[in-house]
Amino acid sequence: MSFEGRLAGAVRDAVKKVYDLELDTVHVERPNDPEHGDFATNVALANARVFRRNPREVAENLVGALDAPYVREAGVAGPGFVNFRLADEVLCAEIGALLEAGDRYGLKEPEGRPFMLEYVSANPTGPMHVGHGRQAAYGDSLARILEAAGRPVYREYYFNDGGNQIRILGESVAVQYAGIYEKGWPVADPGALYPGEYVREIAQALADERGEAYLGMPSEKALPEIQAFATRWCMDDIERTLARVRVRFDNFFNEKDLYESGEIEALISELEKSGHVYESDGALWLDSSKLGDDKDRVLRKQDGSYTYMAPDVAYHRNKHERGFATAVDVLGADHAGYPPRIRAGLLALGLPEDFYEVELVRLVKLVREGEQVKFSRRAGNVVTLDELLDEVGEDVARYFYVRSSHKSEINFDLELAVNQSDENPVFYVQYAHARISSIFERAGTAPEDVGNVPAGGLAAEERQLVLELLDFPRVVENAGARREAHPIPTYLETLAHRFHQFYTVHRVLVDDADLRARRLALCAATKAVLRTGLDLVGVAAPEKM
RNA sequence: GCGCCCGUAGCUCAAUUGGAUAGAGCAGCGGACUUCUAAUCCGCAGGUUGCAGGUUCGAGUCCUGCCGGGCGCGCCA
Repeated sequence: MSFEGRLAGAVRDAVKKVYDLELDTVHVERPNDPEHGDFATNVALANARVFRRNPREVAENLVGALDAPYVREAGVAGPGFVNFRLADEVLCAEIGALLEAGDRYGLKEPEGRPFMLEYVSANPTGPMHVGHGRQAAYGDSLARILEAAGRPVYREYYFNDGGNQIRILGESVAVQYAGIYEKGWPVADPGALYPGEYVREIAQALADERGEAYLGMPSEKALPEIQAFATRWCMDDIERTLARVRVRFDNFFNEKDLYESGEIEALISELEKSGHVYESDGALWLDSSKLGDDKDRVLRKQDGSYTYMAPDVAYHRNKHERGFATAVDVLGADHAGYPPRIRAGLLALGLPEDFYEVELVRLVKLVREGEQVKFSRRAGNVVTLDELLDEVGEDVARYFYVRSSHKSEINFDLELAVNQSDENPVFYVQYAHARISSIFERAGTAPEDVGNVPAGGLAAEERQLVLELLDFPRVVENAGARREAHPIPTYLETLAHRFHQFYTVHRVLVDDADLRARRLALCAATKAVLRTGLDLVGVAAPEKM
């Protein structure tokens, strides 16, 4: 159990003893200023109204009644904080426990019903761009963090391979394909075609594989096959890029399957039975305005085809039927209008309100030499994720993406990113790891071979390092509870800083056997936590740099 | 116009969800390598946390109103 937890319990006991009161929450935290001790609590202040006494007096009494042998010193400070300092021997023992857990330190065993995390789900109509990269990095890191925090996660990617945009992709490829043979291909709206270079690549791949086969065919027959080919090509391309950035999925779900399995028809008839749909102007509507949405939404258009809402609701219902406790979607902020209508659909079906949740990821603003670049697939000036990876590398990209809160917009200056990649904070963290590897290499032992931690006094830098290490489980747990990834990089940078400070002042490989063993233990512990933390954000922990 | 989100050092971002003197990294200036990796460390400078009120022992954090920015408000996806 964490020291925060243990101290909170001890304080609660003291309150009970002195004032005969049961407090439900006792907040214990690490003060910013190390002078204030290793841990502190504000109970006397926070509950001033309950105690009806001077907070300092309350704090004094609690210190007097405190029963916590691992605390070396407790005192009252400021307006009524209680500060605790732990015994060095206790901290050494704690490092021993950390080493025993090794790479599993701070991680809980997943238990309970899994919940589904859906992320990226970029349409298979072209390569992933830098915005998708952010969703991929956040989604994958979040999945890792949630699992580390003890919540089993099933990761899914939803391929929208059934909509209108696939037809446009097919036509775009068909035109280029015909062009290879210096032929034309009739299309209704040439302005709607996708302009990207990749369309040519797909066309070429199609020509290489099938030759002129589709030129002699009527387009009603050829187009579906070309669409299928192009969609498959894009999916493969996306999956390849995802693998490159170490973003993993348990399943890729195809929208098409919902049509083929009859789930959409089933959904519609069930909604009709629910009494939440009505016909108007020849279309079928959901009365979503009664279910939390701004207005009613069309499910089936006048022409008899479905809006995207129908398969999307069917898909989320499908998730529920597969037995997931919760479905969390990671979406781009430009899809902010989407959750209310999905939720409305699910409510109409009688699903529990808390089944469906959403995390919106802000967009990536692309900046070039100080000026914002407007990019869109239509304009054909998209910067692909692959291009970014080619320039800055996978580690830098992943780290940069999750370093700031997914809720705030980030500016991505490509030139600057390349220029600054040498000074990127990810190297700062990785360097600490590599330095430790180097020490063990010099010492001729491995981190796993570090045995008992000889108890002894700790220097200021060592104390700070130990306290930071022991904070890791709390950071993971909080990040998971809040569904945030960025606290991990923040933590890693602080930890790396503590280590670099320690390293600068103290030599590890000294003659004194106990001191050497204790410092090697600190290094092994730091190495384990750095590696675990880096893995949570999908970044490598190099042995050498 | 309505709804949701965001305004923190010159720049990019944190801040243990209400705690003590708001912190890092870049950029700037000045120091530290005969010793385990200087991709490091130490110091200096940089702020009315968009503005104005309010809540309380205490506010970057919560409430109200402004100002500025983003996104959403299709029988598009």
